[in-house]
Amino acid sequence: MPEKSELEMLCLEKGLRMTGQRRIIASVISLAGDHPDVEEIHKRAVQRDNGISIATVYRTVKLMEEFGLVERHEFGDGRARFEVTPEAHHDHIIDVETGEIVEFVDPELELLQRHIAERLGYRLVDHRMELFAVKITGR
Amino acid sequence: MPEKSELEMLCLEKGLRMTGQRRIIASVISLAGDHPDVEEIHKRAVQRDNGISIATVYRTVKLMEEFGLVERHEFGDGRARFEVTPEAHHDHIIDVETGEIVEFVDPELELLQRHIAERLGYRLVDHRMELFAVKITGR
DNA sequence: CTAGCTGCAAATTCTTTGCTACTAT
DNA sequence: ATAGTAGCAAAGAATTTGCAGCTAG
Repeated sequence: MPEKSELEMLCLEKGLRMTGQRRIIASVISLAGDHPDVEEIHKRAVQRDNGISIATVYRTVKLMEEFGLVERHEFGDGRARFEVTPEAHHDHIIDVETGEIVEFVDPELELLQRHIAERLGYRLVDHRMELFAVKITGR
Repeated sequence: MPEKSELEMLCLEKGLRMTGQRRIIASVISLAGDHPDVEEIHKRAVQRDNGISIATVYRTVKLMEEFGLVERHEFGDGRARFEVTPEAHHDHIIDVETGEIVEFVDPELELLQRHIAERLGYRLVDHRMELFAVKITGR
């Protein structure tokens, strides 16, 4: 048996029942450097077990999301995209020309968001931010 | 004929053909103080002309969005919500308990976002940010 | 007049779910 | 053992679209 993926171990910690399908799906998400959608996760999973159904992928990512193990993003293209919940929160820049996604953290930004909310009488519980941008070409 | 809504005038400026249905839909969006989704816009439009189909609402908001007259938002509940494109850009705080949406502008935030993008080699073309929060009760 | 719009229903796309057989624990 | 899971196909929800008749300009 191949070694456990990071996400599989997180699932075990939460006491989730680990089926063969879930192991593969967990591994696919763990190894993904990008932010794959369900169809893409399914495509990669099927390469390792051609019997996995897309319904199982949907059920699995939903389950993992409910346990806080993966994060769901909606980048505006209509389908949900996933990544292992990062240790440190980060936001995304989407290159509108290439679709490439860059992650970043900015503590100043996080602080400012909290302040804005407080100024309006709210306590921030979550936020979502995406920057849409184009690469600056060196002239 | 009732007077023209703000959004209807914007449509005319763009040279859009103004049908009865479009006038009503424009007016509904113009007068909405909230951020109605297509179903809600349709519901309000039907009160003034019970023949308007929801397909027309979909087509109309899409058209107006393509002309930059309305803005589409996805607040994470699966359906798109609309508002007349504001003069000055603003972001949203969503009260996760009540669903209430508060608009705000923060120049400092806008600036910071541009800086973050530039720092990573990008030129910001757009952004989306929603703060999810709960009202601070006075103890 | 005629390009463009509308209503209707069928089609798409993404996601969820009922059911029966199967499997992790 | 047995509660939870997988596959399949059908159901849903939001949105789009083909078509034939209607309408703004």
